[in-house]
Amino acid sequence: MDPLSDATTGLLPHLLQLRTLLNRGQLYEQAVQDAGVTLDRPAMTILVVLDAAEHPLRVGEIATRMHVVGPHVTRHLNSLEKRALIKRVPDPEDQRARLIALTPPGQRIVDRYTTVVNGWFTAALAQWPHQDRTELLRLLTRLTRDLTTQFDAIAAGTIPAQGED
Amino acid sequence: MDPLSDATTGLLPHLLQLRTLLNRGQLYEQAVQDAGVTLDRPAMTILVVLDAAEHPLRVGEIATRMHVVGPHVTRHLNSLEKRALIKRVPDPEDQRARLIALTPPGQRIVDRYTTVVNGWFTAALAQWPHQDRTELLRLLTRLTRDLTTQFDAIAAGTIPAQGED
DNA sequence: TATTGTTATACTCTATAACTATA
DNA sequence: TATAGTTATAGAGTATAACAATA
Repeated sequence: MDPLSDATTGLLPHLLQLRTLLNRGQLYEQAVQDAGVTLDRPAMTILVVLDAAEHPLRVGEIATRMHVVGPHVTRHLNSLEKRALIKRVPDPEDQRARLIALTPPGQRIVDRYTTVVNGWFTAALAQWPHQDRTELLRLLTRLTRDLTTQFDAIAAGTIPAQGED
Repeated sequence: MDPLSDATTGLLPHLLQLRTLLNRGQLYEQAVQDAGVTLDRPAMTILVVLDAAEHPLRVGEIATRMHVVGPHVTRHLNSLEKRALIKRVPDPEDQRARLIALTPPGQRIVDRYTTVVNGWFTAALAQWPHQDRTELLRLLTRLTRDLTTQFDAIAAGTIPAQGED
């Protein structure tokens, strides 16, 4: 096995485990309970995306960042809006579009949730050397970016099937 | 913000993005198409887990490693067995248990799938310095392990709610 | 009596198709 | 005619509850 594929070959099982780990409903339930909020997971993910962006986003942009499809976002925005956790404001640059903004109550809920989850992460990584934590964030940031680029290209059909012809 | 939580605070959005990225059905469909196989995602995940273990596993152990619940595994084992991709052999140490083993056709299907996906990873990481790839695998391995430990403890109620009382 | 696994059922999450309104 | 978003519907994925068999 050549050195280039050597390190990446071991990646798949770990990424799959990470995926299923983060997908555990039980874990999310614990998080929202600790945070003292009531909200389903996709809705909370929308709030986290808005919070991370630090400015209002279009519906389509939220969908893109979540790697899901438009209608899925719309559905959850409806219930989020009913609870006044987000608001839809017209995009001044395009009357078809809406900008989705966190309301103060929405911001509070995200803050409480991320505080709990970040606390878990901090605890899990408490024994790590400082440099490893920094390195992890750097590499994970780049991994996410590069995989997104790669997968977008694959999904768009830009990249022909690997090893086929 | 203290330096300990500094690096971990940025983790959540990236891990969420990684989760949704790996959850994209479209991506999986492309992978199985490139690999020339027909199998749904949870079933393939079972095969990957068996392949990574390199020896037969009990049903419960597969469920644990997938972070899912027993009946979910059973359901997919039934169809996998019908297609002769796995076989159930009695566990000599416990007559209640069954050991799940890959059959040669099952092994071939996993191999074709992992080859395709690993090819994607290799392509996505092609521009990385060798050392970064090695570091990523090391840190990701430890992250997965430590998060699993932490989350298992949380789910079991061993760890009281953070910041609550 | 506790544990391993299975069957049957219900719920959560996400996608596809059809439609409206603005560019 | 193409794009942003919404509504309605269908499907994939996972969990809970009830049960059977062995420890």
